[in-house]
Amino acid sequence: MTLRLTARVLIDSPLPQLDRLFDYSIPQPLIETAVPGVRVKVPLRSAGRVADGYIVDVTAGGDYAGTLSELDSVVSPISVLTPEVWALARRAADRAAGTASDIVRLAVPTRQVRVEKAFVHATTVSPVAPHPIDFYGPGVLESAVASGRRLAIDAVPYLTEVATGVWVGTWAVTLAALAAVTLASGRSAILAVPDYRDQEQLVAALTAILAADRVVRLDARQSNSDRYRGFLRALGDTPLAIVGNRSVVYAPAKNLGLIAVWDDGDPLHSEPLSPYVHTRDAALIRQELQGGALLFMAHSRSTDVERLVEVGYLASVSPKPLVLPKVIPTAQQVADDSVAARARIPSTAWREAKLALQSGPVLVQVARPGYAPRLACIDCGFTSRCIRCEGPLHQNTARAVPSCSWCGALAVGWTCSNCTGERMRQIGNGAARTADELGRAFPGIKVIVADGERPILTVGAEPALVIATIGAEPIAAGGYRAVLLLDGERMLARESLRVAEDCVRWWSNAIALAARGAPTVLVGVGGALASTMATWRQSDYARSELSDRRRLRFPPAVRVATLTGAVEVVAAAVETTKAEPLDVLGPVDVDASTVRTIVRFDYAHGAEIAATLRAEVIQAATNRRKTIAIAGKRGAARPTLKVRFDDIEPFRDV
DNA sequence: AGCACGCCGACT
DNA sequence: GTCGGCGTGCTC
Repeated sequence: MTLRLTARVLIDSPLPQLDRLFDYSIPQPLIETAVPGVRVKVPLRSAGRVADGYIVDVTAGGDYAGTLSELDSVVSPISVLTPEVWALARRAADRAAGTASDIVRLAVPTRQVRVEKAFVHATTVSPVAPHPIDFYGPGVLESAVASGRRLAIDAVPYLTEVATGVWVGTWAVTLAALAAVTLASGRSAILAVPDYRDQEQLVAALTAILAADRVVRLDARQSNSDRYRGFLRALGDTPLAIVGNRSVVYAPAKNLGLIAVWDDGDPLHSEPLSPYVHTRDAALIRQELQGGALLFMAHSRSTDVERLVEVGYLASVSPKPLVLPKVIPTAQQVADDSVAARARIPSTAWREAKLALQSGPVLVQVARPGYAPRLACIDCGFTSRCIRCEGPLHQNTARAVPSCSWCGALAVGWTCSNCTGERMRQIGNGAARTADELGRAFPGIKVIVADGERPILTVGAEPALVIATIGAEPIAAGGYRAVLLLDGERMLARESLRVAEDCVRWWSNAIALAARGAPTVLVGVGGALASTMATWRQSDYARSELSDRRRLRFPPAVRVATLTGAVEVVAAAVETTKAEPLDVLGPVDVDASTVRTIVRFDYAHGAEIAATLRAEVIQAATNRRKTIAIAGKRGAARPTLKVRFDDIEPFRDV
């Protein structure tokens, strides 16, 4: 018997030059267990050196001319890398000029032997009753999911109380009901949300509709064992609703009927690890490969989704009839009441808040946490900076010693770097200062502060002033009786390509926490943004924003790739890439030995440019010769070329 | 990344 | 005559 089977193995390594399949012969004792998807250990380059990897295919022949090494061992009999996820990882990595194993590392949690041994797949599962979906016309979303359509859905902007008595955004109920429809048809649903607050709402909505054995969480915050247990459940045959943050798009669902992404404009959907694949892009690829329905749902439309709508890839769906929150834009005006004036609240907002506080909680959204986000010298007015690192100073509470926003050092013995002043003045209002001032303006009312450091998920229905920073707004039982968006002007003053888009998203998400019919006062914002909010037409705004970006050739109207590395490595990569039509921006210096160049091109050329750049990355990683000459005698630095696609960070200052 | 292969200076 | 230095290249 000389029937030798060959295992094609993906090596678990971030090295671009190892990002291809290696063939190994399967020794007789491993014939049974060496199947596609299992983790294996393989010899690499020399005996004794073993690498981890995954079998992605088992074939009779093989195209490798040399003699094959044998698999060292099969780590676990479970096929953790499914064919669907492997295909997705390959495609996503190729599109981003990255390595597939970097994606697989996000997709497959580390093995937990104890969890694996203790794990048994459920033999019986709870039935799923489809849940009716309101607001979008009878059967509209249900049939879209059943027929595997791709949609951009405007969410319903208020809260709903689910059967368990928990208040959640209506969006969560809609998504949960769509998951139930999918599960009832015998397929799984993947639901990706940006943060844990969203995840809590969605899980609450899901568990109110589905039995607990039909819902799985899969996210980075879980302990390794919890994550691996959830992963093994997702790997089973039972149709499940799989909920998590960005990496959940890589969950091992075999029979996938739905991928839904909530609030794709939230930057938390952008993967910070190489190859930096956005949830939205991973979802798009996966749906293309594996079928099923694809939904992007949000209160405000991202320019990225708007582009997909305009090219006809996604169909736009809104609630029917339209649900319009009551939004009142007001210019920044001095209030007639002096206490309110000190609390920098316009009279309209003051009146609405006062009235609303008679019946329930009022949300006040502010831009910055802490007390004073900035300090300045009393004598010369210069911004106060850290005496150690020149970082800006801020103050967390009214009486706190100012500290550095960069290095954290307390500003003890501070003197002004411009004059010789020794005293500082507080500039601007953080959440804590706003809370102080509003507390004085509304005596007797309970004041609650919610920010990144003191997260509060929910508040009750009783009157209270809830001061929250962006994205940290608690959910109020029954919804807020009024919402004040205080720092609009300051939020818009940030320098970023997406400021306006972000502001619309921040405001929309806060407005959606109001009770039905409760007023929102948007302070200090006028023009197109104010009317967008007042008319609740975020998709119109996204359309005009996208058309501006198209005119300027900014993302997402075009794609960009950021190339970072040594001057000549970057220059060589740009030169090769010029075979495709593109504009070159830069290079600019990042530090003494590193430059950054941005290339800008149309979507149609993305695949070729990614392939070219990937070859350049491998070239740079393999050619050690050049840089050692550059680095001199020490010769430690490697000539790496870093490539990142569709990063808008460099467009911050436009 | 690692690790072996390969072509030039000081050593029993 | 070799031992070993690190530059160079490859990994089934």
